Amino acid sequence: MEENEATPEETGVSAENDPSCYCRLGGVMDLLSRRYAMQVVCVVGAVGPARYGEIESAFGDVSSSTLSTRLDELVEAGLLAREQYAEIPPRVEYELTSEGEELCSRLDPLLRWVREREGS
Amino acid sequence: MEENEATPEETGVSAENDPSCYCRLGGVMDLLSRRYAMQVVCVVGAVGPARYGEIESAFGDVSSSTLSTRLDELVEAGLLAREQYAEIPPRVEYELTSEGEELCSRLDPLLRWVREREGS
DNA sequence: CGGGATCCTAATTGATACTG
DNA sequence: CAGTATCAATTAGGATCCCG
Repeated sequence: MEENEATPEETGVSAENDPSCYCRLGGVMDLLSRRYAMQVVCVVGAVGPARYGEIESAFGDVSSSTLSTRLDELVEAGLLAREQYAEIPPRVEYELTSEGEELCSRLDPLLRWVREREGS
Repeated sequence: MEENEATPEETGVSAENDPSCYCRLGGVMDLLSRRYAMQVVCVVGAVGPARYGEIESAFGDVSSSTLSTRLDELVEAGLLAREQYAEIPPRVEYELTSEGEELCSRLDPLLRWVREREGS
């Protein structure tokens, strides 16, 4: 009880006295910590319904196996929706689910900041 | 010209026609994609000047080598500042640099959303 | 207390080739 | 086009020990 326990209302947005709430984050953080994952979400968010080839070419260099894995994971996590059209040639489109959009709206400021900071 | 090419001003914040700007992001994204990296930034942001032990205990399970590596990387990237006091016992404090605070302000909504989504 | 050094294993990524 | 399968290599993460 010797701590400075200001009420949550007083500490405001940037300081809670339970920092561990940021740490024990499981599945989604692990997913987002994989290569290209955050970028894929934002690219699909920016393009709208995006075909595999579009996504691939947005990243100059990514192996198809890696990108394919990432897309599968995001679909399975309920963040992307995959629609396959029975056409010749085959067409597949990915788009954000509503949860994916929620995520994207939080990722977007981050990626933009990173981009400006890196200069490219 | 058959595309619906609204002007960038009209498409607004969520859709640019250059999605590749999200993809070719280098160093910092690689750093943030490592385990606990984003969480560390937010924990330090939440705690303020944070000692190694505080950070460590916020994550129930993390090996000291991993956390130590992550802290070093964040310091080297200019996102955290490390201050070492020549006392006995030794004391070290980490805090966000101004760039780190910028980052934290963008990470915070993300982590909070993840936390609510996961339920814990 | 706050790590660094070392070693080792698990996990992730990429290259390549091939398919519906 | 939109991937999958397989394999190899890298890398990251964790355990352990120890030091200032």
